[in-house]
Amino acid sequence: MLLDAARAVFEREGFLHTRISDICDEAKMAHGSFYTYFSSKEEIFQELIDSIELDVLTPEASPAGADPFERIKSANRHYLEAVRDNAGILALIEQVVTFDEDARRTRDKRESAYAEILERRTREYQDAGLVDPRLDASFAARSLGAMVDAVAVSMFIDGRSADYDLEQAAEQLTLLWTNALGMGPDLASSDDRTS
Amino acid sequence: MLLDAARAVFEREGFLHTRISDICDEAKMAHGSFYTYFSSKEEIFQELIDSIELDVLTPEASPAGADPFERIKSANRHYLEAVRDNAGILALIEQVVTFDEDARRTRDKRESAYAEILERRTREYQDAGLVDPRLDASFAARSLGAMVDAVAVSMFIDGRSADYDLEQAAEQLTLLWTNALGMGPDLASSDDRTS
Amino acid sequence: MLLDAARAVFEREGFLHTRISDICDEAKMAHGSFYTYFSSKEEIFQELIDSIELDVLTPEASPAGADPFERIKSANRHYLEAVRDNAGILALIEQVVTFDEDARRTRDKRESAYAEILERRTREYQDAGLVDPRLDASFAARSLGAMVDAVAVSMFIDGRSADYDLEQAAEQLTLLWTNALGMGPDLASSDDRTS
Amino acid sequence: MLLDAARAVFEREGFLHTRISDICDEAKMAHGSFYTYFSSKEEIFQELIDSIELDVLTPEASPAGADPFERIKSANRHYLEAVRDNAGILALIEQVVTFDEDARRTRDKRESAYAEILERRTREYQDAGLVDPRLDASFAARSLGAMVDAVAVSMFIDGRSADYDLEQAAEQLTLLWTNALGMGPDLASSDDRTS
DNA sequence: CATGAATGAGGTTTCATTCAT
DNA sequence: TATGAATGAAACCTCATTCAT
Repeated sequence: MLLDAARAVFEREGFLHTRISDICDEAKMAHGSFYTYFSSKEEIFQELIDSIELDVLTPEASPAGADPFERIKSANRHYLEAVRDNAGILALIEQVVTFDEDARRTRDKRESAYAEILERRTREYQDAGLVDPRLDASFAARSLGAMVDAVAVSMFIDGRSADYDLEQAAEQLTLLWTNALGMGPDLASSDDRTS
Repeated sequence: MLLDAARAVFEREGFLHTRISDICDEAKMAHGSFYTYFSSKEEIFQELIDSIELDVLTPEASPAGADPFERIKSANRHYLEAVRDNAGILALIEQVVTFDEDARRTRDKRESAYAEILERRTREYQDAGLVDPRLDASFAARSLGAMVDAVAVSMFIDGRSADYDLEQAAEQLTLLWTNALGMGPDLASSDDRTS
Repeated sequence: MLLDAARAVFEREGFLHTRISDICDEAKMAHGSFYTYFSSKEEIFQELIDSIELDVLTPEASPAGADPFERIKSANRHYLEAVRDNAGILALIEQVVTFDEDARRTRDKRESAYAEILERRTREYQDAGLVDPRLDASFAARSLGAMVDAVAVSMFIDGRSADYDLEQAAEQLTLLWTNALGMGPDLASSDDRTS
Repeated sequence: MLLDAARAVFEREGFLHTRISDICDEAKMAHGSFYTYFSSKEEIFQELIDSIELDVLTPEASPAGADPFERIKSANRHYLEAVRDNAGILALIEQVVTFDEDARRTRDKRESAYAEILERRTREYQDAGLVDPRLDASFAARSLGAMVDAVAVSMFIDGRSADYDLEQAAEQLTLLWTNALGMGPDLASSDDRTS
């Protein structure tokens, strides 16, 4: 199938170096047949990410009731895993958004959706008095989300930061995250303090 | 001059859409003259960023003795300003690193240099007992640096987060940063607590 | 067909003056189509001579039993005819071997094969006591073969020696050849001498 | 000096691969200066061979009185040496005559002059009854000259026939030559036979 | 609907040649 | 005369796209 072939070739060669004929070769299809289904490389790429992105980087349903540190850590671990498991397609997206407006909009929309969830949760914590009141919940959520994303990209797409394993990274990121929101010390010592 | 023309056209059109003849047109030169100085679009790009990156994103000499919050905030403001003032070339670099190994190495080298400075400072604070001991100084510094970078890119290159001005962003990022390191509450209330 | 067109244009213009677009024009094909079949002018040239040289300058099956003079003369006549009938392609080859290693190797291989046949026959004659024992059969065969080739080239490719027709040339060359090997007098007068 | 530089570069790179700028670089001259002296690559090549060819392949003054075999052998040895010592420029000429009419005419003129000398000597021998009367002196002289030339080219320009040294080659070629003319057996044994 | 040969626009690259200094 | 940067014609090559079968 063309979409599968496209994904394989795109991930192997990058969007730019992929020729339409490469995709057809991979799919064992005549070159001309491509145009029966898609009208350009951009279009098949768009359909590709539309078909894939659905199940990537959508935050898991929050295990309600869990303690906030574990809940956030779980989300962070999930994010790191998702990036690790989809490194190929995500690298591809990073390439394409640098010159394709449509791809950029698609990515921005997805990021916004994710950021809104983070923002909502953060606001809930803040309303509950658990978050540093000087922080803007929206800005903080987006910034910390961007931090986790940047670390994930660095680890699994750029192949840097090979010194840390995923679990350590999730732990450290969650420490930074909760500390940043002002939840850190409280989480760790709330019981002690009340005592 | 060709480098100036290249920068102008690259920033206007992006690396990919730029033809060598566009650069020559911009420089009011014959197409063939390009090859007197450079042998490919990649090469002129490399020389371009080599000539520019020197004064971008190099952290200012730290105003020693200043209180940590202000020092970090100053660095963050400086970073945001640098990204704002060099948005064009930085967007360009983000594009090129997705398919050009040389450009990627150059960028990685610059990022590493910057990260090492952050790491060193963070370690100093940690050694002074000002930083959450559970944090890995290197990981934390790189993660927070990545956060600031991601926010800067989002604001000035992707053109999102238009809701915040630079000063607010610097303030919020620094709050997140210092909180994340465990310096926030201490800085603000260390005297209060000991009382 | 491209190979036919290439041959026509090469013979008309020479290898160097032939542009790929000339070949396509001759074949009434779009310029880009050339690269569907060949990747360079050198490659189509190589395929051209591979496809043609098979039936040129391969010595005819020796009419065994014939008297040596007639046998050699027949071979020489055949060689002259082959050069005359393939003057265009042979001139082309002479041009290309001066700068293309692959073409040179192909030519050398063909010449070697031909030389070996001459050498074998010469050695047979020498073993039969018909050839001047002071001669090195290999050297003599190659030298005399080169002589015939040089005369053929001179007559039919360089267009010199227009004073002689092919039959006269074959006769004279064979006289020189048989004399040179020391077969001449014997052949002509062996009966006389024994008488 | 430009001619010297041209010769060096031509011999190193071949005529075709030599750029005018290469010659100027070799001569440590500005590219534009070339046109003060020559108007094209062809022209400097023509002047180059005009200046050189004078002393190459002009047969040595015949050591009169010497016995014919030694005289011919001496000429053949001289020819082989000349080709050996001028392999570079001769290879160059072989290349250029395949596409440059002027160069071809120059070469043909030189060859003709040489052939005429051979022809004259041959005719003298024939008039003296030393040469097979069935042979056409002109054709024979040119053919045998071509044979020696072809062997010389093969040995010193194409780099083949590495099995023979120059002296052996001269000896064998002279044997073939004198045999071919019908002088061989007579030379060696004419006195013996008549006795 | 599938095929794949053919197309040709759109770019790159070379280098002989000019010309202002 | 010497210089060498600039020129631009003339080739090369790629690949998205078409279309007759």
